[in-house]
Amino acid sequence: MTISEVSKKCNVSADTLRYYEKAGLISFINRTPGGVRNYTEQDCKQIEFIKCMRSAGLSIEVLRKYFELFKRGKRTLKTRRDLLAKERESLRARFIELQDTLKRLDYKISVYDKALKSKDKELKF
Amino acid sequence: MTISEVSKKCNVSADTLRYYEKAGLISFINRTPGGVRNYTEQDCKQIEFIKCMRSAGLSIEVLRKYFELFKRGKRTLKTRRDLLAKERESLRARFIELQDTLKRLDYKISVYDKALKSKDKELKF
DNA sequence: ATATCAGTTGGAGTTAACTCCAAGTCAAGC
DNA sequence: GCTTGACTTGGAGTTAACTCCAACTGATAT
Repeated sequence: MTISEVSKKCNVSADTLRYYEKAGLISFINRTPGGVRNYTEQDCKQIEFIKCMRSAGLSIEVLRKYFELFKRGKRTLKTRRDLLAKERESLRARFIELQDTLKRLDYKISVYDKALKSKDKELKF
Repeated sequence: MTISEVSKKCNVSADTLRYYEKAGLISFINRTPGGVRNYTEQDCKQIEFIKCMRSAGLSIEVLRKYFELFKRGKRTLKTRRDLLAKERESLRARFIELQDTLKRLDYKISVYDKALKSKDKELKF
């Protein structure tokens, strides 16, 4: 697959794909004799993984470290596991926080709805 | 309250408080005759609200618009309600997404745990 | 009166994560 | 052989949200 095909398929811009490669999130992408990137299905799966983790808030730096450990082979299995577990914990925290904020927003909107029914009300903020 | 007191109380740096003011997220902070900001309890509540919304991912720009509508008075009640409702929807979407990512991480970590038990296993990424 | 300290301002600097650009290369179609 | 279009690179530019800084001021303690 060319970079533009992967870009469409994964919904990630070609620039971002090249950026991820430079940043160490993807390595060893095959090239055609002419030097053009030739992505495999496996590469796509990895890109989807990166995309998913990025959208959840994992930083480029954390992902870079993860894939760097990968390159060092099997003996880093435990370290990688622990890295993921640590990220999971902070995601969990953000999840709870988001849940609370959603509740707060729900409440605030209900207050607005009340104010809108009974004319002449205003809120503090 | 002085800016440093509010900073401690709300766990927001003084620079950030001044930045929020410049950005239009807080207005009409009282000043002492000498020109020093003097925050009220009400100001703190608003700052807590901003902090909460910011940490959930609402942009400065959205909050700026919200408080700008506020300054225009009661007739913007409906607009403000709708603005909040719209933000709520995108938070909900991010919430679901985060939930899925958490599941995916849980699964991946379980795969790691299996690989760690049975020696000699390696993953694709 | 002077030193200290917390506060003030406008504006510059930082960081993460892209995003864009110019100049060049390569393969395919005419 | 030439044009076209997709690809390549290194590096510059952008954006959001702070964060820091220098130069100044006003209140308080000695």
